[in-house]
Amino acid sequence: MTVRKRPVSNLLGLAVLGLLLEQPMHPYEMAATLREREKDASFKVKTGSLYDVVESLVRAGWIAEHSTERAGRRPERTVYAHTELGRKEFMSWLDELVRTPVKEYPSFLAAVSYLGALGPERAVQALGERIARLDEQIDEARQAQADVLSQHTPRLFVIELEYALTMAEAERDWARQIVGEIQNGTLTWPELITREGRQVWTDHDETEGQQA
Amino acid sequence: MTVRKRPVSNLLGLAVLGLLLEQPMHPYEMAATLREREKDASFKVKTGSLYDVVESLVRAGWIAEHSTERAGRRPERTVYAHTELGRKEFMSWLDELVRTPVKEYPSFLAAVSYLGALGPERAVQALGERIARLDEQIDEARQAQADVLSQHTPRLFVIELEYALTMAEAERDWARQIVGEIQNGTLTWPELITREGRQVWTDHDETEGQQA
DNA sequence: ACCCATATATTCGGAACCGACTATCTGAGT
DNA sequence: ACTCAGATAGTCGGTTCCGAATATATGGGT
Repeated sequence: MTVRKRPVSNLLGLAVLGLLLEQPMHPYEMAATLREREKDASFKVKTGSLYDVVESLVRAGWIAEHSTERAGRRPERTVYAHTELGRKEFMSWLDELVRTPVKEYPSFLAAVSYLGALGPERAVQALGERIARLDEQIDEARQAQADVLSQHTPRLFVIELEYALTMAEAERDWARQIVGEIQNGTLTWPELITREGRQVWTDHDETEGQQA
Repeated sequence: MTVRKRPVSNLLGLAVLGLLLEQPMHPYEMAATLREREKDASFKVKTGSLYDVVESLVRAGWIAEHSTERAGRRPERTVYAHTELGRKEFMSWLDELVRTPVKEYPSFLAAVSYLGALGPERAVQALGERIARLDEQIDEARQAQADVLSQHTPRLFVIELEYALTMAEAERDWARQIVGEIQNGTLTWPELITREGRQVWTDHDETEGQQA
């Protein structure tokens, strides 16, 4: 069973398919609808990409041109609809995305990988600011969530907001913990010494070890 | 104070700078070193991108050609070193990455945004499998971490593994909670009805509301 | 009447990204 | 001696991605 690569990798394609499953639409309306529903927090909605993605979905036969209309002398609009294949592929794509964890490379992971280079004081400073900003964003997100729910939107339709909140809180809590550990000396900076023209780090309880 | 856009957006550039701060290197050695140190879990190390990134760092004046050597008849190697500007920019880039949360678009967030489309049974199935896979990956990561630490590597140098572990656990726990809520009826699927040719969802305690 | 900010709707060129390829060298195993 | 997998080192071309530009319509304010 070769897992034939998906013809569209951009996740925006999933959103497009999801929308067309409800009703035919032209690209601009897709973008507008995604923004209305706050799905632009989950999908990177860039007009440039949107038209490219729609084109490749057409090439793949997952969606098809439904009609073209023109209102006044504005640019012509092409309305698309999903195909039967598209409906099936949407389900299987979605299923796979939920089932299979994918290795991703968030920028904070990269940054933390070099946290040592900042030195303890500057690391505490920077992490402190991140924590403050995350706190703000968490408050705002909670507010936005409450607003949506108060308008009778079923919780299931905004469940991703709960996920995003949970993850933001986890990150904030981790950062707080690290700040604590730096301050109380649980997480220490190895002494930097230079030997033979290259940098080598010593651990205080180290006798002869060294890292490449 | 205009925040002049950084000339290199690829985070691999941060890793390159970090390595060159230690000693001059040629690109292939950078990739090898990053893999040895398990930093390829934090940075997407693709040879193609690596050479592009190095080139743009040179254009930006953050690194510079140091020398070129040739061993036998193998392709010539170009060794690079950081510049003084590069050292400063590395620090400020790193500082900013730690300080400032960036909106990112992980694929699971996208998937969860359409969780409703799977229906309750299939959602539980798929989430269940994700949980199992995350459990495996968490075990492996913990093992890898223990291995590195047992070799006298200072904890600070692999602190990103702790971050990654924390986040993976948070995701797994959230998924577990959602599975629980679906199963005990706390998280429900609104009934789907069709009106006027488009799909409309009704909430069971809803009297006249409807969602666009 | 007129202005212009915002909404409507899409196109395009250049940058970024990366899979696949080239080519040589080394060393373990037979 | 010979082979072949894996390491060494880098190039190249085709997508993919997206910022910026284009062009028209609408509506609120003076």
